[in-house]
Amino acid sequence: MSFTVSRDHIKRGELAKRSGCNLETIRYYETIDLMLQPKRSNNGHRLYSRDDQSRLRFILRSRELGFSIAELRSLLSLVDSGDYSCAEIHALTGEHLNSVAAKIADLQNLERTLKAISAECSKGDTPNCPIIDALGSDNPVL
Amino acid sequence: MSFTVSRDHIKRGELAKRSGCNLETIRYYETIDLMLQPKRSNNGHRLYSRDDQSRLRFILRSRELGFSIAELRSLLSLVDSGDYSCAEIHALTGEHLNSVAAKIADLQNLERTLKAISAECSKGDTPNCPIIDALGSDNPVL
DNA sequence: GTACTCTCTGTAGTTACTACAGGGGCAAGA
DNA sequence: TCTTGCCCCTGTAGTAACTACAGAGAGTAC
Repeated sequence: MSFTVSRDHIKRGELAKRSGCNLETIRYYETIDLMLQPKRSNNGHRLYSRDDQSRLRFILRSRELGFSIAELRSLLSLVDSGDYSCAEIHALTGEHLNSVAAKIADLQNLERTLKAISAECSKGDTPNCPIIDALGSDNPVL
Repeated sequence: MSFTVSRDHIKRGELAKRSGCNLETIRYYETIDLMLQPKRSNNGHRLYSRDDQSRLRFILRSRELGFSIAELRSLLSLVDSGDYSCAEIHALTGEHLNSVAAKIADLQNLERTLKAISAECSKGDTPNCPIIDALGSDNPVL
């Protein structure tokens, strides 16, 4: 049919393939208004422009870096408004970095405790297990 | 009414208060068969024995240590069977430790990348932001 | 003509809870 | 005696971020 459309606009399956994003996830991002409503072909199929493709890339990359959908929404609304400063973006990123650091610290604590509990264990054949004892105890030290 | 019951058995609200567990969570653990069906009073109220209380403690402690419900189910079914060896428990704990270590490594990678992206930023007033550029780029290095 | 592939829509399932609506029962106070 | 308040009961829905499936339509290949 129209060649300009087929050159610049791709359908959902193609976008999924190119971006590595799950097919359904693209539609999901649309329903929660992260992705904008794309053009439609005569038969109702979504047609994604190059801008749409960039936007999805931005979303996927941000998700990879652990930004939540809510954080991403803030990021995108700043970018969409066109009225943002580098300092604002830097601040959002900084907040996210703090939460990542906090998660790491939590998990490291957890790892230490698990190792300590595990080290108590003789790994023997007896049903008497210090790990089970530790899990059942009130004592939060072990 | 009966004094022995009220001495050894407590109701859900009291169990929640003592254990620090959310009231509804206790019922949830029952519906997914982590907690056993407790006795009931004449008017249908749940009555938790000391064993029930220990079991909840075990569950909560395991969750605190990051065991998933599925992992916890394995742990509990071993303990419930009465037929487990210390080595089996140790193995389950070891698997869990590995997954925790993997999560930490993932987050540390993520932290490194975020820091690198963030460091590029001048934090200025200009709308030209290297963080946004990095998020929109195909390049997985930054 | 029909088999295949792609797309569409709405809806349900995942994890581990948390919260709410609507109802019952029991005890204390007016 | 009534009512107020509290605890408990049940079933169901909402959370985050997807993922999957059912059922239907449309276009192409053989």
